[in-house]
Amino acid sequence: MSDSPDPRLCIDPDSLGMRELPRTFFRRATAQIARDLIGLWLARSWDGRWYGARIVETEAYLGATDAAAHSWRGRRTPRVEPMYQDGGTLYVFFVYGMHHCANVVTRPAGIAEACLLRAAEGPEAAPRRLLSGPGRLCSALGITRDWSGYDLLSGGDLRLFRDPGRRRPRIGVTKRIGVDYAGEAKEWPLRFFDMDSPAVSGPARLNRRMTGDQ
DNA sequence: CACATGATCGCCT
DNA sequence: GGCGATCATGTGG
Repeated sequence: MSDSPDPRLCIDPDSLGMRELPRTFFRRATAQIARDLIGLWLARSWDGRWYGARIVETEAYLGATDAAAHSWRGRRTPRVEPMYQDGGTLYVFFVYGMHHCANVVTRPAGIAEACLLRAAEGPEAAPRRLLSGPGRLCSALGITRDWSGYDLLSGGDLRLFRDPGRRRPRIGVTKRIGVDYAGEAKEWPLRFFDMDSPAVSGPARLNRRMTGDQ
């Protein structure tokens, strides 16, 4: 299916354990999930090997009431359909004629909310900016629209799992990036990032405004 | 680092 | 027909 991942993202699945998360994790409040996704790993198997990255930046999109969401006012088209699936589904869309963006769908089936994966860190060998930004993240992992609607909890070739040995990250919170058209919703504090990660995207100015907690 | 611009096409009105 | 949940590149401070 689709594109090949960057070889520098090759990982040893045994050292990470790849402990899967329960379905209930993905049916909770979307903003909480966006926060909790920081520090998790997204991994893909391709040609007999595993490739993965640690998520360091996300955004929550709150569905029908959120002018920045594709499902705003209940819009339901073939493209957006995966957002209406059960939590744990992947939603991928194509923007600006050249980039893909990957989202983890949240809440039970029928409620179209999701978390955009904005940035991740690769293993040591990977350059800092390789996965820094939603388009780059998809490009580096080889994620395209072919994956939209995929169940991340199916034990298949694309998975989300916990990092066994690492302490809880310090989380920064800001408004979302690139949604200036969304009226009041553009100011909502729904972007979450690892304050100690060098791979976070966006203007440094925004990231320095420490709204972090926990 | 900040800001501006062009590339490029699927999706919805 | 118009516009993006973006990025690379170029300019200037």
